[in-house]
Amino acid sequence: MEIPAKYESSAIEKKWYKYWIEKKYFHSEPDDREPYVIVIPPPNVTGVLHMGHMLNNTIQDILVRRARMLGKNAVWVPGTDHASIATEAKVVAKLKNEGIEKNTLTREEFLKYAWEWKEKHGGIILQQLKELGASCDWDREAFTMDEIRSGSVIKVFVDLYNKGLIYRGVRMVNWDPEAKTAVSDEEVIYSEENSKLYYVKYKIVGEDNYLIVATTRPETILGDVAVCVNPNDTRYSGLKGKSVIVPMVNREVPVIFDEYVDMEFGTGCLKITPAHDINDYEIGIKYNLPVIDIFNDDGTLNHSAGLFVGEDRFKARELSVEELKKLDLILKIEDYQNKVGRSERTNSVIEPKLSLQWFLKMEQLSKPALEAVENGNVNLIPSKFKNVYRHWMENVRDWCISRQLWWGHRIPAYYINDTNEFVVAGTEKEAVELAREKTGNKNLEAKDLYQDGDVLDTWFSSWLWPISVFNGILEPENPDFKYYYPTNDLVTAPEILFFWVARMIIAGYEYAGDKPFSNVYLTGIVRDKQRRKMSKSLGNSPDPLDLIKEYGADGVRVGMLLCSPAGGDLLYDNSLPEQGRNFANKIWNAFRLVKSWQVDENIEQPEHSKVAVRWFESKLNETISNINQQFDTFRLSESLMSVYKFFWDDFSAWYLEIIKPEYQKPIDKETYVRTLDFFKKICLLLSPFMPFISEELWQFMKDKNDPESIVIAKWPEINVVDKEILDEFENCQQVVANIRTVRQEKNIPQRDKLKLYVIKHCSYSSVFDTVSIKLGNLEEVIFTEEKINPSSGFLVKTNEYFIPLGNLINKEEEITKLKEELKYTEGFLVSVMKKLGNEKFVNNAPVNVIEIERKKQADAEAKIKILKEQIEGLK
RNA sequence: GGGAGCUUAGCUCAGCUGGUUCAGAGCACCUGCCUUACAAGCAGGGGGUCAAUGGUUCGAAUCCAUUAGUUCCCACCA
Repeated sequence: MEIPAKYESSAIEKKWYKYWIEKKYFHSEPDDREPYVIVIPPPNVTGVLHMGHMLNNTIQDILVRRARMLGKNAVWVPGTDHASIATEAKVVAKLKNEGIEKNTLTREEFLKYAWEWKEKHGGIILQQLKELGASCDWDREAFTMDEIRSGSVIKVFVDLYNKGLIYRGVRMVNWDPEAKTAVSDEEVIYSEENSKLYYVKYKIVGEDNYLIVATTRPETILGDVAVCVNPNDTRYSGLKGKSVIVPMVNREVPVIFDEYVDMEFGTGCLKITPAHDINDYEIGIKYNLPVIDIFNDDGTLNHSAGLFVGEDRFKARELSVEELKKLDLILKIEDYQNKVGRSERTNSVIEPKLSLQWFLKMEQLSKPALEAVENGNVNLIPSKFKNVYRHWMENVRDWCISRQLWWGHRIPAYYINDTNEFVVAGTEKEAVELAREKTGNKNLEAKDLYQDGDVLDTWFSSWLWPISVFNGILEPENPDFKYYYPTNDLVTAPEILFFWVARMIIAGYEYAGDKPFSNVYLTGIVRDKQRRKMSKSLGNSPDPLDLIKEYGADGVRVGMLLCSPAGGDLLYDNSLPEQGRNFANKIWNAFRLVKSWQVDENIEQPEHSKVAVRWFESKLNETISNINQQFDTFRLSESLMSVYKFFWDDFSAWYLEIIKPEYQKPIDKETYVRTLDFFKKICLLLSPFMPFISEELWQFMKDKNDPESIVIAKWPEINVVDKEILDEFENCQQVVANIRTVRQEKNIPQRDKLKLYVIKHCSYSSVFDTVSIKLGNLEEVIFTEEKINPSSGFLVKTNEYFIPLGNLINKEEEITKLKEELKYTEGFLVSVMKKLGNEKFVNNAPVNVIEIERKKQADAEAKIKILKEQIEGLK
């Protein structure tokens, strides 16, 4: 069979993914085996794959593929999130493009458009995951708004309401005027922005004097109901019982006193606008002040404002400033930096706004979830997130779960005859029953009820995800749920630790009586080389699919993982997938080499191959053991690096070089068989990281006893690790490296054979001499008692090696080299002697440590003696 | 304002229980090679007061304290 010289990724990837799907290798059903479960963090249904997804899903795939190879019944459940606010925003924008305004549509009409959009664009991202090689069980795909998931959400809402944990109340919420909905605290991003601080004059009633108030939001003056100063502030002690005139609207409001006011800030006078500032609101309650809400839901001013009605809030700010200037009520304007909250979804400035919302009481619910992470039942990786988690959970606030949107799970509360009386029920029928009970009116019909117009926060469905994907809410006794829950590992970004992870743990204990997962692997954020977050708006994010096309899925996977430890940011650069692609090509070429060999059953296995096989077997086992350990501690980058170095250095640069037959000569059967076996085992180790190329090679190499696909092959077992042979081989590697250096320094071509003389001073195993002969291209290795002069010499441990080179040797150079080494060794000996001469050290240090030092001393002394002799000999 | 973390080679990071894994890896860099698997490669090489200071200890990159720089989380002072 013809094997191409370069690894062609695209065709191979398509071929094997199709094959895996046809063979249903990724599908799982409950059986006797131990389950291994990952649920995907569901991407937005209308989203497209970005670099963060790539990293995240590569990690999940690596974990699930290895678990599958370990013989576990592994399942990775895929799905998408309806992402109510993000999706609704997209649909609104799309309709607007087509000249349709949302507010001209009925709810039903809008939802029809939204579902159409979902059907058309939904799941693109899941298709893209397939290109990455994601081994999800596609038969189990779930959507947060499909029947089972919706039913689960409603059931849970009703249950929490009946438990008294959900309540409806007027609260100051974060209002997104663009999306016209409340958003949760977690969805508000604060950042420093440049603004102005306006010093505004408020006339004191009955005095010809002004009180100066500093504000960043002059437009809210229209909603002022008081001015507040600190009671300890001597500047204002004369103002007791006075009132001031609110500028522009000329409303008379009281001056009140509260220690909340910071005397240092601005003028020490704070204007109170309860409707538009959370702190003002609380002060308003405390002093029983009225609330004047001057904004409409879209951020324009309403009639309560009195002025600038219908203008946008920012326009109103400008107009207010103009007006104040005209009235000569502005003392000064300063540049000022303050923190401005913006909506995560729409980026519009959040408006604190009073509104009637639904809340979930969190304090009681979150207790077991806090406990679980504290006691290690749920393990956060890296563990530094434990602190962050604890801090949040201990200060958790009630969760505002209602959103003024249409796309989502509609709140199952039904108002009776448009009153504020309501019942909460899973279905309309039940609602009618309850309403009849509640009102005593047996004639109540469905038409007398009106369902709450709000939908639930997206996270109110995703917090159930690990349970609901197995239908564990609606049918807690079903075999899937009983078998797969709790899941094992969750892989996600630290940004959603509170949004999602914490709440899933809460829901797990409340609705499944157990944690939702054992380990949470928190990935880093993918950034560019300047450490900027990759984002569409910055245009610094490459398209993952282009990368896959260019570097191959395996190459990209390797690139993503090579330097991204858990919790550490990934500084992306094209050199990463390049390195991955180069690695794939390296593997491919090693394979081409092995595949090109002709086997001759009649030739004996050469000595160098025999020892190479012995060494490599131990090296392989040692490596597997390391990799297992790294997997167990979630050091995935390190485990990949272990495989990488093992393949590149140990296998390609050493093992294959040793056993490689001369050009166009055949190889003996024993070595060939062993080599194929090694190569197959390496493919197994590579398979979780690089599923495509490892499958391709597996198909070439497998024999009739092997599984038909590497996907279902077993992870290699560890056999003996012969420490001694590993050690001896390292000496051999040093000998070879020294020979190579001599060749390079003296310009001796590789094809010229050299003689190597050895004087043994310490343990010397000659089993690897054949290896030195082959790789160093030596004529022979000769043991001697006499130093060889003139020659180029080197030491490995305390054994002396000489390569006689006649007139190529420059005595002075050799002496200088030796003297340098002598000097270093003497210095080293001094430091060791100092330690050993220290009584306290000898008395306190453990025996083995002292022994090590004595060994160092002996070695150094021996080395010094040899070096001195060599220098003498040369003179 | 409250809290947590980080600082080791040019870059990204390991270094887990203080002592043989103790100063490491990959990439980048430098030198020499188109040597019949691979230039997407091979061989060789240089490079770090382990942020600073002090302490504990026979012994500190590692433990403690202080300082500096830096990142993140929480709270949201108009």
